Amino acid sequence: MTVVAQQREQLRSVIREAIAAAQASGELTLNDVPEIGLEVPRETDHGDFASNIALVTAKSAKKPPREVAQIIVGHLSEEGFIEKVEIAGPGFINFFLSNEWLYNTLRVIETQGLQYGNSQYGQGEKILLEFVSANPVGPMNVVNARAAAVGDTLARLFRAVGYTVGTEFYVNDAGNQADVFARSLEARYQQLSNPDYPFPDDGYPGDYVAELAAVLQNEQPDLLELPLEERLAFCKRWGTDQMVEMQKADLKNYGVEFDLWFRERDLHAAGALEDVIGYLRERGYLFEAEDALWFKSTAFGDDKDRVIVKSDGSYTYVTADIAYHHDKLKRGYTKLIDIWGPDHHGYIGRMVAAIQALGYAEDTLEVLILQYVALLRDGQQVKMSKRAGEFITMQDLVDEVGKDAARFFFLNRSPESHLDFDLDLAVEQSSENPVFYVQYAHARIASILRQAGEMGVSIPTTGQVDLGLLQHDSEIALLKQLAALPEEILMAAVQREPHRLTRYALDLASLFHSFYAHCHILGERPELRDARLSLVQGVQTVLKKVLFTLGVDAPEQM
RNA sequence: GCGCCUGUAGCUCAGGGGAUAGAGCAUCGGACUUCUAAUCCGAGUGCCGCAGGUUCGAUUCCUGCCAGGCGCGCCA
Repeated sequence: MTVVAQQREQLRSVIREAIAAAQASGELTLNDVPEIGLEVPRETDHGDFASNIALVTAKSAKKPPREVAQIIVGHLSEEGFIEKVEIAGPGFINFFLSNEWLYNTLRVIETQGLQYGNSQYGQGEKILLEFVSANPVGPMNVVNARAAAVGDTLARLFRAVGYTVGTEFYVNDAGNQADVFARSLEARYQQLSNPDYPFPDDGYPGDYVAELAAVLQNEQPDLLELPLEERLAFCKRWGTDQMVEMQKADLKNYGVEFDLWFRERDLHAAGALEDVIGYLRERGYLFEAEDALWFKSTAFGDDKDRVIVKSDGSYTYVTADIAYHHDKLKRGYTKLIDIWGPDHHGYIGRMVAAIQALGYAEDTLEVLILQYVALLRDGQQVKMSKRAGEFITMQDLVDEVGKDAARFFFLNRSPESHLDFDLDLAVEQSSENPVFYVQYAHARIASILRQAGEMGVSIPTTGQVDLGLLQHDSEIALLKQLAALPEEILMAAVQREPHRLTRYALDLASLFHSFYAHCHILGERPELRDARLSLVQGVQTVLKKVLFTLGVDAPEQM
């Protein structure tokens, strides 16, 4: 249990006893006592913890909230850890506690290190997180970059709260787009020896296809001797493999590594589509109409039924995707989370239907939809056009602003919000740039610890110092923020809201910079100096932990 | 037409059934013989899109409307 949770439980039982005593004395008559809410107020004036119990129970007590609060407070037992109790506003009971629990936070951080903030909340559940899954026919875009940042940090959050997590990138290397890509590549190859060779109307125009063709010619100079069909098959396999390797490298450079790159073609090769069709047929969810085979997804709330096998005998995209999700479930995952772009939201209904048709609960599949990203330069939206070749790829973005800024900016917004990405701000090396602001806090602490070493001051453990010397407002505020980390991590994971963490990091950095301006460390008398060194070390550990979870570097100096 | 997302300070965005709605930027004014001034301190700013409803209490929940973005294929 976390320090905050422990403190909350302790207070809760004191309140519960007070209510019981008040009831016994006849001053309070409640039909039932609800769960006692205790929040950590934003305003320090409102104490360490505040309860709205009097507001909630006022109705059943048939008394005004403030009067209920007065009665409860009157029956609170004397406790050493409670310094002051106030009734405020419409009837809140505010508790001011002694600082001991805050000092204890520092001891816990020291013991747990980078494990601090972790929990066992998700134990027993296996989550499969699928994200990015960009087609292996071209470079990744900025929405892919957003998905990569959000997915990767969610995976780190899930692991932190005890889930078993697998991350996967689904490679659509068997569909129409892969065929178009193969024809494009083949045409570029032909053009190397015959510049007039026609390029397909629907082909991919990017230069990368021609560059790839040159590599291919080097590796396979005799390719044109193969019959057309074999040649295209080779281009498809080899070309998509090349693209996957590029995507892998780009993502690694971005701090994202997947547990598994799942190939659609492997599903086809293993007969998984036929298998899942057979399975759905047995269960009575398929029917034939208009020369095609349909999945009766409307039986599970989808808008319309979906074609599974087209009239020409080929499969649709959804067929392979159903087989893929079936495969995930057969591998023992209890929860599937997919992160998709905004253009796929209409796809949710059919996939959720498919999951149910396969015999799983509706909420087994959860789909997170990201919204679009607009890039701003000089305050103007950067216009992108694939056709005109004006297109900023994920790699362009990372080259321009760096991995840390890119990830932090994407994670700094709630995932379902449209995002304006300010390219000028992202490269700015000042406090205006939030990622620098946070990293600087970490580097500043590293610098203090380095200088302490140079001065011959050894870094103390919490057991060697008098933490009670930490009394300054800025020190108390820092300690409270450190104590809040475990609940922040849990909430960010449970609500799938990684932006809570960037916010937390910014707040912590801000509190540290303020502390730094108000409190000196190395020049102080040894007792105070050591207590502050302990504090600063705790802050550094937590900053490192949060930055790691965001996938952002924690520099020792800047 | 139906569906999803968004609408909060000049700008970019948090928040969320309750206490005086927050942060950064921008604007203005201060602080460096002192551990990194890549920092800190102080000041002003709000029909929380509009209209109803539920509630002791709504910016938050519900309904309708308005505005912006996106989606509704035997494409992926």
